[in-house]
This record gives sequence, C-alpha cells and structure tokens, in this order.
Amino acid sequence: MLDLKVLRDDPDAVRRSQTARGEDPSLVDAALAADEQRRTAIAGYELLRAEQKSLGKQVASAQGGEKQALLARTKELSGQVKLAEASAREAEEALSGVQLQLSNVVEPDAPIGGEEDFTVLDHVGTPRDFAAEGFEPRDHVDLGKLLGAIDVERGAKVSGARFFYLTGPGALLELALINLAVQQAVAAGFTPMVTPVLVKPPAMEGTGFLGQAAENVFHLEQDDFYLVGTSEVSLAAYHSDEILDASALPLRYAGISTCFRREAGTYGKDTRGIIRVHQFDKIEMFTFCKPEEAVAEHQRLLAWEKQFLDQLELPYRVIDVATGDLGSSAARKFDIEAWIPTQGKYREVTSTSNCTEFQARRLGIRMRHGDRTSPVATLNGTLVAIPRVIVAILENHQRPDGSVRVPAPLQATLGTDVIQPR
RNA sequence: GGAGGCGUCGCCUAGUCCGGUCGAUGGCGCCCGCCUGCUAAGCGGGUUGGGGUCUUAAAGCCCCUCGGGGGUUCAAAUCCCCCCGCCUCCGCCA
Repeated sequence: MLDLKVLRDDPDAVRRSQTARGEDPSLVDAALAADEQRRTAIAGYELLRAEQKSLGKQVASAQGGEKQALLARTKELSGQVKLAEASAREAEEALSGVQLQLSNVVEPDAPIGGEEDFTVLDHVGTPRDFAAEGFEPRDHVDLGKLLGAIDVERGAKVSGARFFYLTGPGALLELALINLAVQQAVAAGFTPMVTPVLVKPPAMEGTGFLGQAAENVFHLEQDDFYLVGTSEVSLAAYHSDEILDASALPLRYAGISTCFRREAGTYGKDTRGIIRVHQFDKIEMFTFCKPEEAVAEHQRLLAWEKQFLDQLELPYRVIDVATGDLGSSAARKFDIEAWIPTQGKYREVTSTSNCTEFQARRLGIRMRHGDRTSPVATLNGTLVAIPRVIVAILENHQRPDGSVRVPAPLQATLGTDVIQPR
C-alpha cells in the first residue's frame, strides 16, 4: 500500500512508476478522487456525531419538558448519524479498494521494461565446456534416476504433475543444504524460524500476493486458509499490527518452510524435472529495517545469497529485474540465476526484493522513534530454494560416468565426496 | 468435539451485575522537571494508537479506538447476538 501523502503530493511519480510496470497509471487519479470523497464523507459524519454526543450529554442532566424536546432532536439525529457513518465507511472501502490495486513505486535505477529487459550486474564462475571434456551432460532427471536421488514418476503417481520425491542421496542433499543455509544465516545474525505454512487472508493480502499473483496461491476453501508460496508471508506477518522499537532494528529472520505454488498459467513450461514444482522447501531471509537503510540492506541480502552459492561452486549471474517483471510489493529486485548445462541457459535460483514500506503499511508494522511512529521497510531474499539448487549441483558437478561431485560443505551430511550411480 | 472461565490505551489492574458524571481507575515501567556531594528514595507533571480539520510547520479543535463484527438505545467498556483468541477440565489424537 502506498502512502496517501505521496499519492497527493507527487502523483506524477506514482503514474510514472505504474507506466514503467506496464500497469494502469489512471489508478492514481481514481485513488485521489476516492480519497477526496472519503474525506468529505468523514467530515460530514464527524460533524453530526459531535452534535449527537454533545446533545446526549445534555439529555442525561435535563428534566421534564426540556428533556422531551432534546430527545425529539436526538432521535432524529440518530438516524442521520447512522446514514452518514455508513457512507463514510463506504467511501473508506472504495479508497482502500483502489489503493490495494496500486503497486509499489519502483526504484529509479531499476531497468525499465518487461521480462527480457533485465540488466546483468555480475557473472561469477565459468560454465563447463562439456564438449571439450568429451561427453554429453545428462539432465537432472536422468541423473536423479541414475543416482536414486529424485523420483518424479512416483511423485506424479501419488500427487500428480509437478510433485516429486527426494530419495536417498537426494534427501540427504536437501538436509545438507538446509543445514548449510541455516548455519550461514545464524552466523550472519539471523534468527532462524520455522513458520506456519497455512495463513489467514490478511497475511496473504498484506504481503501483496492476492493481487495479480493470486492465481498462483493455493486456497483451502473450507477453512479459508492460504498455503504460503514462501515463508516471506509468515515472516512479514509475524510483526503485523506491532510497533517496533526503532533502536532494535534491523530485525533479521531466516524462515525455514515448505512452499506451495499453483503454477497456474505455466502449462507446458518446465514440465520435465523439478525446476517448477507445486511444493518445495526453502530457506528465506527476511529483514525489518528503517526505510533509509533499505537500499543498503538489499545489497547485503544479495551478498549473502552470493556467499551461499559461491560455496557450492556453481556458475551464476546476477540480474537487475526490469520494472515490468517486479512483484507488486517490490520496488527493486535482484535475481541470481545459476547455469543449467542441459538447458544452455541461466535459471533463477534466488530472488531478493526491497519492498520498502509497502508491505509494512498494509500489515500495520511500524517503528517508534521519539514520539512518533512510521512504517518500517521490509526486504526478503532467498538463501536456498532446494529443488533448483539440487538441479544445479547435479548438472554442473556431474562426471562422465553419471556420478556427481559433492561440494565440500555438503560432504559431511552426505557422508561422501561423490554420489555414485546405484 | 463437549463444558466452563477470561480478553480494558507497553505490562498488571479498577470499572461491566444496576447504560449517561468513563472525556477509562490505580500500580509498574518509561520520559521531563524539582530536590540532591553521586546514586537511590521522595515530590510534581507527562505517557494508547489511528483519522479528520486548520497551518509553511507546530499548537489547537473534532471523530474513532475497552479482542473483532453486528444489534438494542437519544446514549454502550457496560445490555443482546455472532465470530476470533487465550486458559482450565473432559473426549479424541500424532
């Protein structure tokens, strides 16, 4: 949710941002008009209500005929107050309806354009030249089968498309990655958190996932629960309707959770393997900080993501996601994409977003500084999304015989430095 | 799932039976001041959050806020209904 003050004082900036995202700039004018109506309605209601209260007090002490006269007036007022209150509430709802449709204002340095208009900020590592090594790389599905690490057939049998089992070394790989990620996060000062994966509507709405992203969210109709697509949701809502001590910021949490995604509208996309699945586990970094520190914190989150991938010796690049491809809450987003040899391209493995005060305003998360309160900034970043990192490890570290080299920090949990075909 | 109890402006708490003087009591904590070799104690004052209005800004004024929503009433923390959360006991169950 955007600050009404910004909307009133600098509507052009919001219009420009909407346009850069490929969204409707006229929403700004609709919001301003709704705000105007709301304020008029509130003023009307409050005037009547003030009169009702002051007359009510006189009724209490008045006697006889005077009391009867007052009662006649207040009875009439009572109905008027109810009507005015209803129209004030209607106007409030109309405004928040428009306000909820407006996306966050993008950072000025974010590249303008659609999905393909990102800019590449960094390349780390070099993709292996399998041709020079003299063999054709296997993809992660074949490797997973060969190693007894991934079972997509039975995943489909039991739960349908886009479900899978991690078996044997695959399961151990997940545990090793989670351990490594949590250890790194704790060392960096994050509080590790195991979070709920079912949340009530306000948490989902507050984090901005019920807008354009709504079709990708699982909803349990009978109980009105949503399944989170990321622990970002439960972590952001953790402090909802709270006033935080500004001196205690930043608060950094590492969420450990399963994530659920409907992947609607992706039929035919990544149907093979475990790149795009309905359920996976993920460690997510989440920060509450002062708005003026958000940009610097965003860089720190990105640095922690790189630190993690560096240890796994994966070639990757960092991209600055273009305005048209940002989530509604994000002002800026950096993705890290790991090299996937059998696809011959880089694929997203992490994503970090600066949501500035957008989520905090919706969720009622403020900080106290001096004698006033104001919204905090929230940021999130993937430390590890298990399936995609497993894909990257298997494919990048494979050897001609189908065995896979295990990066050093994972060897203890795996109990070996090479995963051998079964 | 069943029965009962509870939910008040950071924490604790009075008030709810019997509607108006609650524009919410007191304590703790915190902030400011006085006193004071220093500290503590003592004394005085302040201390929910949101919105509207006016203003360069502040102050002021007004409205809302007693878990949430609805109802009764001229008037609701207080009466009625629904919901949510917490606690205790019973049942069931990893």
